[in-house]
Amino acid sequence: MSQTAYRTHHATEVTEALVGEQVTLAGWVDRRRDHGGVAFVDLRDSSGLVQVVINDEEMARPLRSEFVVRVIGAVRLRPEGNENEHLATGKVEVVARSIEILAKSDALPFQVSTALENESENKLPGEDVRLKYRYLDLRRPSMQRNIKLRSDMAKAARQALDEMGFTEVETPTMIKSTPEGARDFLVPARLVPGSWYALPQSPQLLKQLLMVSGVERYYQIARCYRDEDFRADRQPEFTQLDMEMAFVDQEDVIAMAEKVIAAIWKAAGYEVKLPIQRITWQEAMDKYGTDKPDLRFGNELIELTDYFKDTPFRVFQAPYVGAVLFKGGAATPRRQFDAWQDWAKQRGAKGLAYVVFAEDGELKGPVAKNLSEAERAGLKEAVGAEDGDAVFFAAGPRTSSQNLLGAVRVELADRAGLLKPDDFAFTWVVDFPLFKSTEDEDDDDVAVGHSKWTSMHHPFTMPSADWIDTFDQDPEHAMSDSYDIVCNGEEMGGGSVRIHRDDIQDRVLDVLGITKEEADEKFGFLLEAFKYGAPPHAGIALGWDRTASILAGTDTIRDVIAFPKAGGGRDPLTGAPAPITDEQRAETGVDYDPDEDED
RNA sequence: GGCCCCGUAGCUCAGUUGGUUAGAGCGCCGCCCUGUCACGGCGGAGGUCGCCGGUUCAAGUCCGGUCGGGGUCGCCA
Repeated sequence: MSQTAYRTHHATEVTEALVGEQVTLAGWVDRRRDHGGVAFVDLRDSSGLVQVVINDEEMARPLRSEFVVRVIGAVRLRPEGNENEHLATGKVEVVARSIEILAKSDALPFQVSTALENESENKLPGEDVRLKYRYLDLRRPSMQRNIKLRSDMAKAARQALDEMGFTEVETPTMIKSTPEGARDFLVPARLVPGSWYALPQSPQLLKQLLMVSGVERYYQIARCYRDEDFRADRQPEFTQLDMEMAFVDQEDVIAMAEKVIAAIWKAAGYEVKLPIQRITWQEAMDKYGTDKPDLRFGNELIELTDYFKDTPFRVFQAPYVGAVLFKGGAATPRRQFDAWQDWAKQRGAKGLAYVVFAEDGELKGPVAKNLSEAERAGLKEAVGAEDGDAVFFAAGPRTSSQNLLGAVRVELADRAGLLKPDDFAFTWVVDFPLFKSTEDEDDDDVAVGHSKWTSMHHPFTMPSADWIDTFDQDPEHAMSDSYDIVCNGEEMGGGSVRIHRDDIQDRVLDVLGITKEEADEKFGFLLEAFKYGAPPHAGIALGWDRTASILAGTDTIRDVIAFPKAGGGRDPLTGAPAPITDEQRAETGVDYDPDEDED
């Protein structure tokens, strides 16, 4: 299978079974160790490494790192005592009879060698250098593994979906702007000057059309685009495993998605216990301060709003007071607690109150003296602390305070080394609100429509059965049939039951303050399709890059993308985005002004 | 747009209260070396200390500005 015009075997196919035989290998010089008289070359190809022995000094001398070579030689066992147990092919070696240099390499901008990869003291170059020379960065085994993992994931998902009767359908990436909240990337339409295509933020509307089409079970590994500001875990273009089913409810989709997830994890050698546990959105917020809780550890938030309802401490006279236990935190130096203040401020909080339960049983810390006698006396029990612990508090608006405590909880666990990347804690988050208010706590928000309500998920999300008749009378409390799949504190994906009845869709749009005209203008084609027999349908999408990143245990999604963008959407490798010529600009029609035309 | 951090050799970084000719490891080049596997030894090249201005007898170091990079919040499934 490995045999091509250039080789008979891959490096790691050189095993003891081949001893005595001649092989031809092709690959890169990973490292050369020249002893003058005898020299060793680690030959690397996509399979791994094998050692080549060169007894001819003239043959060895010209070889340099990352030269591409073809080696013809005989396989033999290494002399006794010279085996390398760290190498899969460490018991054998290839004695070179001839070495042909197929391509030379300039001195490298950074070292690629496999041998250096596991050495912690050898730090990787910065992102920009890695991305500029991505083709070199990708030669490193860890990156090769990530790329291969991604391929294996796709294969496993496709197989699982195929077995469940899904059809893979490609949808266009030049479409009409979709109403999903984020900014669109736009493409000028040369043939219709002044008009633009949008790149899809997701295939959402198109897959719903496929349900109307009778495809019934659709999936796609879909490229999506969002023109928003950068983060380590965000790319302007990214991939989703997008799935949609007709004649199903939430339970059907969850059961299906669990099979897909289990298949993906199995491809990497992990077993996912099904069914995956569930938590309601409200419970997630109350216990973990986030809608994407990390359940690899406990240490839930403790609500103390009632406990402090008569407090003399002004800071705690707030709509919400909560706490997170800092086990063994009493020994933390004052300077460290000050650093926590800065940490909290950097997250936009005013500060982070704390109290220390000293080993001698005394209550210490700047906040302690502000509390009443009774509050001090019962606090240890109220937060479940012991002497030697500390506790962090947040007080203020409910959501932002819980968010802060949730972040504290994760930060504490991280510093305690509790966040192991190969320990996977999945959970479904269910029972999301249908709407969220744009006026809560933050008045900067601008609603998409002309009301204070905006969709928690998107405007096509079905209200839950209990709320079908009443959601528009009480938008604040209305619930939806939507669900997120969360792993290790990261949102892997999410979905919902969609609205397939135009009367319900009209009422939802009404709550959002989107007029009939606006709706028709933006996605009238979908609303029209729903008039011709739309089946009940529901779906889910997995963030494919993030899923790969979680499974591979990488720090950023960039490490599981072959050619990711750097900050600001730049591509240091190709130089995109780049200016265009005047001719190109004229052709695109971007400067077309309809008013001017009428003169 | 706000806040925080960082710009010194090809790469990763050190550089003390401002003080002689700016350093280390790896890489690179040359020579030596017959069993290494991050081989070893000797020698060498390589720097606009991001940029501009200021303070000073003297600036990589202090001050002001600016550009670039990273993170985060806003934003964003």
